Amino acid sequence: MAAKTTIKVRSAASTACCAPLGAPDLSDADVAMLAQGFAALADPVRVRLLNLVANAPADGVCVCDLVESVERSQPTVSHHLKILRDAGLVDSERRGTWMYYRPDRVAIAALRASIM
Amino acid sequence: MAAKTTIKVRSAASTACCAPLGAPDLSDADVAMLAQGFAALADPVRVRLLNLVANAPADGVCVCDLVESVERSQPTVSHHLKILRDAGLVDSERRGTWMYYRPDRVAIAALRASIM
DNA sequence: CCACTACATTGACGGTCGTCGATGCAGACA
DNA sequence: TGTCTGCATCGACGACCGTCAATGTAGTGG
Repeated sequence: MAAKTTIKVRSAASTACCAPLGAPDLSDADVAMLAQGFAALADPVRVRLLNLVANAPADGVCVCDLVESVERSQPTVSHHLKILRDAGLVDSERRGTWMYYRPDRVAIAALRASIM
Repeated sequence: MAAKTTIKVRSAASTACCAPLGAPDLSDADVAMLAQGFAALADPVRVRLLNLVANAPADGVCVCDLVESVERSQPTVSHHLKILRDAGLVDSERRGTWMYYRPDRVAIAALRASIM
């Protein structure tokens, strides 16, 4: 069965374009999780928010200060903070009347490490 | 000027919620550029594509192989590749009939470094 | 109990995104 | 020149996203 079997993969012109691209080293779940993490940073307001939270004093930042800094309405800032929190990039803690946000440096480092 | 100046920022209840959040260390242009970079990775298909391109042989991957791997139509894959290319994360080069895509490892490293 | 503050949630609106079929275009080969 | 292949672009459609006003909720203090 040597010659003339003419398997003819990729039916194409001179030769194949390249090797068949070995197995994917990331599962679909991994890819989806990474995409969600990056999507959390795909908006200028959220990049700014994470930067402010990451550079804040260790006890956290309250929402009112963030609202002033990013110049968006308070509901909009709350919405963006929720997205960052759902992505695991920040933590929130209630102290009295105020909510304090702090970076989750482990999750942030994990996202950074995922960019191969 | 020591005691009793009672600046009373933030008119509020017991004390102020926190310090006034020093100057932003990222310009608006920086923030916008980072958001665009992350937006390029905010879709599972593009995360998969970049992963495939990054783990490919040094001479690049052709689009036809990528189409098979991500199970999307060829126009859709071209669309996503254009976004990755516009973000500077991949380079493309024509060789004969085929277009070969390769990772831009410098830009990828820069994006990774921006995650503080 | 009531008024006030800080923040979250809801609902709606306009804009952007992901997707695909149809089409265009360039290179390879006869 | 004509035809075929690989890839990009166009046009359209449904879904999602960012934004804000209005409203809800929890904590504080009188």
